[in-house]
Amino acid sequence: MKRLPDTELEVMKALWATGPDTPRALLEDRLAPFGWAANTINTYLSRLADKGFVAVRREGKSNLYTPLVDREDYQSFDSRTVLDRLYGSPRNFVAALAREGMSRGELEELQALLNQLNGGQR
Amino acid sequence: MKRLPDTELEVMKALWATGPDTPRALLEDRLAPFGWAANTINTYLSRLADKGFVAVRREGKSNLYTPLVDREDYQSFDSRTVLDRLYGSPRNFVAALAREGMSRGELEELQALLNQLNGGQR
DNA sequence: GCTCATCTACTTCAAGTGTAGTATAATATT
DNA sequence: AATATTATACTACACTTGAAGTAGATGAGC
Repeated sequence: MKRLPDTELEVMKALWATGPDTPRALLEDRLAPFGWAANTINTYLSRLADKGFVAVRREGKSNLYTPLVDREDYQSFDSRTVLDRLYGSPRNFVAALAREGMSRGELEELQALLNQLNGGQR
Repeated sequence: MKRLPDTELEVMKALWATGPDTPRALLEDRLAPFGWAANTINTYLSRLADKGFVAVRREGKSNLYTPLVDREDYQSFDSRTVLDRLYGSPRNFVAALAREGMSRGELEELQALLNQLNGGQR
């Protein structure tokens, strides 16, 4: 797997949220805040297709794009990449976050997850 | 602050490890494994200087580069960026890591950190 | 002081990214 | 059917990144 550039990742996030969808619907429903031209979305979708992240199918008048990589799988891959690039360990990553400031809610969520992960394994 | 590309980050990591240093020493001591030409390191250092990540000073025959951004500060910034880009919360990031597999040691380190963070705050 | 080895500053160049324009094909409208 | 709209495929173009080459300055050795 390969890390995606920011813009392509935004398009993937939109697709993960909606499921298979057309460029126009994506633009109007999820990507409007970026203010991109319609053609811009198309370019990103083509690049994602070239990279094997989405499949294209003709659906009547327009193209329908389907994600081929799960969000979870991409996140798992990406999270390890992040550690290798700069942090070395999950601990160091979370320590960096903590320095920047984690909200009480974030801390509790994380604590709960950790308890679950530890519980399940022992 | 701005995210650095991979190669420039590798040079920063070397500089963080050694402290102020010359291109040649960096190449020989820390960056040898990359197999870069001497000039390549120089290019990356110049770019880091342009971006304000390092300061340059003439030290006799060669340049001495000093990191201007701490490793900790960069990590804090970067870790938040990572969450915003794809995960939304620390919990989701760690969950992604867990799916990919965390070693027992990583889990324990993280658990210990979490206990400490929670303990200190209540 | 002249020559040789270094080093740096500047240039180069291909691939990747951000962003869209143009031309053309397909569809809908009158 | 002629025209207007829409979508797509292809092209464009500036900027960034990965990687290094060249030319000229600077210091080291004889």
